[in-house]
Amino acid sequence: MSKKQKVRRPKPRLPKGMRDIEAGEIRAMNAMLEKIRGVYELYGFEPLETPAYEYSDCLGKFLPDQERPNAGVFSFEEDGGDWLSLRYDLTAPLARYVAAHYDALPKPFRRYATGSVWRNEKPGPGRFRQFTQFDADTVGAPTGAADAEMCMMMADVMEAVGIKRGDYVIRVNNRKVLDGLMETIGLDGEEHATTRVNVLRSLDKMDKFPRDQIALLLGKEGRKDESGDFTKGAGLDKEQIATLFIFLDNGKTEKQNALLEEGLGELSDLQDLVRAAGYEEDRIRIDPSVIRGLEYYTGPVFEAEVTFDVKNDKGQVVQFGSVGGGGRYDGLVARFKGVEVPATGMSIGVSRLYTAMQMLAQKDRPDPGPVLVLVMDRERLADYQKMTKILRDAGIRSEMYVGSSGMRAQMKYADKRHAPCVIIQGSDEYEAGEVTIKDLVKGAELSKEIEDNKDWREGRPAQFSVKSDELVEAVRSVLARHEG
RNA sequence: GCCGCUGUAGCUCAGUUGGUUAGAGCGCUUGAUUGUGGAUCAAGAGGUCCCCUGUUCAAUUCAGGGCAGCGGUACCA
Repeated sequence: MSKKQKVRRPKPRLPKGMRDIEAGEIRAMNAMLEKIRGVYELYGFEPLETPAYEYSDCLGKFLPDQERPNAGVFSFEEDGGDWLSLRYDLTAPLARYVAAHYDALPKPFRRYATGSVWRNEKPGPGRFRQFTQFDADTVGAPTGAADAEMCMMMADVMEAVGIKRGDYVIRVNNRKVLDGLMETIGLDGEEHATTRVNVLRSLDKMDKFPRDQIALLLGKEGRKDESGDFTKGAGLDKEQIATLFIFLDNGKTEKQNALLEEGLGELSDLQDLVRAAGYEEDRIRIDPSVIRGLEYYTGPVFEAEVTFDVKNDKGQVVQFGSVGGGGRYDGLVARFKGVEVPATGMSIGVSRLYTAMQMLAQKDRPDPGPVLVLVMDRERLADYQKMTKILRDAGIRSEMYVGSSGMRAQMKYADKRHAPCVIIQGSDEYEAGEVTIKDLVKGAELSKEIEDNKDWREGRPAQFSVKSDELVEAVRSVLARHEG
């Protein structure tokens, strides 16, 4: 075949920000999801599923806009002209659901939900365009008890998935505290709205950059990053910056402010509640530097963070940051109903939590694959199929080789599948009414000592033969060897 | 979005001072070693040298412009 006649083949590439997830991770992830679900159920939350996409106007303000049509969300237009968007979180669909069924729902309404969400933004290290969230929310509960419960449940989730006490912390703040604090340095009123946002954004980076860099962002100079890109400063003077830092360090300020007092009062009440339930400062901690999303939180906000050292590929210790968070959002359902419906909730970034767990657990050996029945004699496929069926009936995960290659390739296949053992019945065994079971795990250990190929192959290590009707028993004994 | 770096085989990368059949290691497929995972040996598959335009007799190589990937930064419901 000449090169000119070659067809142009598609490249097997993944869309930007997407990834394939393989067997080991899926199993571990499912196990983790079950544990989280268990905690939510224990607290009395009910499952709810909503679709992957919604009408764009129902999801909120992140619509395809004129300047950047695809910023933020993935959207497409229906034949009728309606715009649809893939959900970017699980809270917006909840708000739609609650508004639609408001009269019929018990109030407070408590639900949990999990699934993929999509965000059309630049992927980064450990950040993808499709990822899984696992949320729980309480709608119609204005009390601090609902917020306190969220914090406690978040702590319980961390421990349920195997992160030990002391390896995580739930940090809690209140948006009113931050807003009040800003009033004390003269940033109240509409005319300072932009500055307020910029200040919050700068403070949100406290765990990312050192203090002097934050000061640059807050002040008039601005900050230049490693690549030479420049971020404008928020424009505060030295005194204002000092006041902020003092408060963040000590939780105190000399200046009086009604909103600040209210926020601090709510935090104090929340602390009393969780302490009464036995959650001490090693688990749930008041921290005035917690910021979270700027748009919709109206009261308490909290963040779950892992506190153990996490190392990157190069072995450097990196800030892993938050694996979940939440807060009170009293305005979200109001978009549909016109009246404020108080709500509070939490969201767990499942992939990030999983990654954190992996870091903690180190890598263990791959999950064992199925037992493989080799096809030695093509004429006797039916016999091999029958053996496989017998193993399956006995509850042993197994498969017959369905490829077309020889024994060597079948062994390689078994190896790649992490098969614990293979079943061999060639003509010798068949005539003797026997089957041979080869223990691949043991064989792999022995193979480290191979010196001569001939001896190795003739010696046929780590295998034994039994009568055909003892197959199941023999396989079980091999599997039992390698359990745990 | 902004800044920087990088684009040659599935992966990691050589190489071509511009010239005819573009290479290695690893991986993959098939086979040999009487029916056995490692090792060895043999054969094989796999490339628009990121794309476009320009310069040139000739561009994977030089120039300009794109695009993509990675990293930083911004945004983050």
